[in-house]
Amino acid sequence: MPTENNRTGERNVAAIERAADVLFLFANSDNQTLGVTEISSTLDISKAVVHRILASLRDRGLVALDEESRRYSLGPAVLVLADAYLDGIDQRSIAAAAMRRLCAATNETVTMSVLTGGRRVYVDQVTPPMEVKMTVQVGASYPLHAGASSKAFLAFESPEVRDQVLSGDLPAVTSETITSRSDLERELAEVRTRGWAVSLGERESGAGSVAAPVFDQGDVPVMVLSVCGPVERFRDRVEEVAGLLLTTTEELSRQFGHREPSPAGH
Amino acid sequence: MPTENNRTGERNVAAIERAADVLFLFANSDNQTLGVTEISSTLDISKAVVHRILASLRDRGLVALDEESRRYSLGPAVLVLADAYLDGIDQRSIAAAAMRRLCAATNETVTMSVLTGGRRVYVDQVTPPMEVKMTVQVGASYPLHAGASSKAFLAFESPEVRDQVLSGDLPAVTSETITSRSDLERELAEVRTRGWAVSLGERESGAGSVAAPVFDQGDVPVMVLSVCGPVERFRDRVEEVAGLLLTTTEELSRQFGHREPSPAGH
DNA sequence: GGTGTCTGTTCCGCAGAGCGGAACGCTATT
DNA sequence: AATAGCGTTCCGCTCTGCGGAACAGACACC
Repeated sequence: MPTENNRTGERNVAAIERAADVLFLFANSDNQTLGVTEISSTLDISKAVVHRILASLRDRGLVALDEESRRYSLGPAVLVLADAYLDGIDQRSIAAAAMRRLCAATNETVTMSVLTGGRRVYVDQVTPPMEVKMTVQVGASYPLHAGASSKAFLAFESPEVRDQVLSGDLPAVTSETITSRSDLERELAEVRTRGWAVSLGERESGAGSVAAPVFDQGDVPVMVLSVCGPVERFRDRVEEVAGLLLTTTEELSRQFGHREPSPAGH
Repeated sequence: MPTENNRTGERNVAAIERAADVLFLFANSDNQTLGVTEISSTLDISKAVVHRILASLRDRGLVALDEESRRYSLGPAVLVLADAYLDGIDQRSIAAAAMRRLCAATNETVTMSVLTGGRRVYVDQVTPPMEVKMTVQVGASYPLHAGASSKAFLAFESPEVRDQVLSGDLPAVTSETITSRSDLERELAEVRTRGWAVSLGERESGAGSVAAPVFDQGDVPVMVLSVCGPVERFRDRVEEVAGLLLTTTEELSRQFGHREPSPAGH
């Protein structure tokens, strides 16, 4: 019996999940191009199968083959999907106005993140008209233990997800990253009671950020908003920014059908 | 014997191509969310299979399920792929400086497009610091018969690809779109001899554009650059802009290893 | 509150798609 | 020449995953 490779317990199609894994290998790998053998050994799939997967993905434009070097890379079709995805997030359009207001009020960059595959992905941002400001990369993904947005997610995630992250590696992304499980647990408890998370350089040196979740009917966050910028502009106004942020996220949560205005009480 | 569904003649994995088709259905469909039955009937795949495909894609975050409505949409993981893809186009970084220079010289938006799945996709753009300027959406895809960039591709594509597009539908995207096969053929011949294409509102009303291909060692374009902006700013300076554009694309072609400086002579 | 008609989901047995070890051409390197 | 690496192809056996049909909810309609 082969080891289970799918996360849900559903009756899935192994070939598709393998193909997806190949695609993500391109995204996660340091190299931009990969060879058949490289993929085969990394994912522990036979070379013949990798080759057939790549042929199929190539057929649909999801990967491209450099005929010269016989090496594979992601194909332009992934852009088409991403474009359609961004069009489809109604959260984005609903929150856009609120994000702009929050940006104007704080004079700092406001970002929106969602969760996928155990990581956090930037989905949108609004930047202030300032010379020095923070800009994130939409589509970039980060682990769940470092940075304000990540901590805001983790604090309000289900205990199972939280345990899984906490029991895994907590690599230091910067010198400020919390790498001890117990320290992070204490921090997350604090985030839960006060409703927002703060990071001063935990994910990116020199970057400060305050983040809070937005809920729908359920009790897990659908997205996290953050206000972020150069760390020196944040030190003295964390509380102030957090207040403005919470006003925004609570209003949005209400719009998405959430009940209790503040997730503080037990 | 079932009808062949893959474009290349390779030994492919049907399940993966079906899964890709499902993903693209989300991108091509007008609705942002799709149901199992809808997908099943559109792609002519049994409901059970569609359901399993969606489960697998969902498992990898490529599609998301709204538990409430039981409808599916694209998932955030596609963003991760797109981000990695954009990182990986070395054409992009190589051409970035040249595009910025061209933008400064013309004071108009400069775009980069590549070809995928019989359509053209915007991959990058540089915009001038002007109040009124054109902005395209990176990731948006367009048919190959309308607009300067599309014509620039089509003119220099292989006769097979060209024939396929020309023998298909040529829908009017705007009132200026060339919809007659013979007119378009004549236009493409002209583009081939002079080396660049022009459009005044053929793809988007009010938008003017001049476009030219960049080649590598081969004889099919690897990408097309365009200079585009409000049509009234273009009417009187098409030739001037085309000259600046060609200088840029020919330089880039040389950088990518192309031989003959001008693809005009036979 | 039946009754009909949509959904999405699950079941299960049979069949053929696709897995994978091995063989095959390549191109470099020595 | 020989070796070692690559990507690609071959082919027989196996077990994945196809699909018709049954099932379970959600609505709508008298």
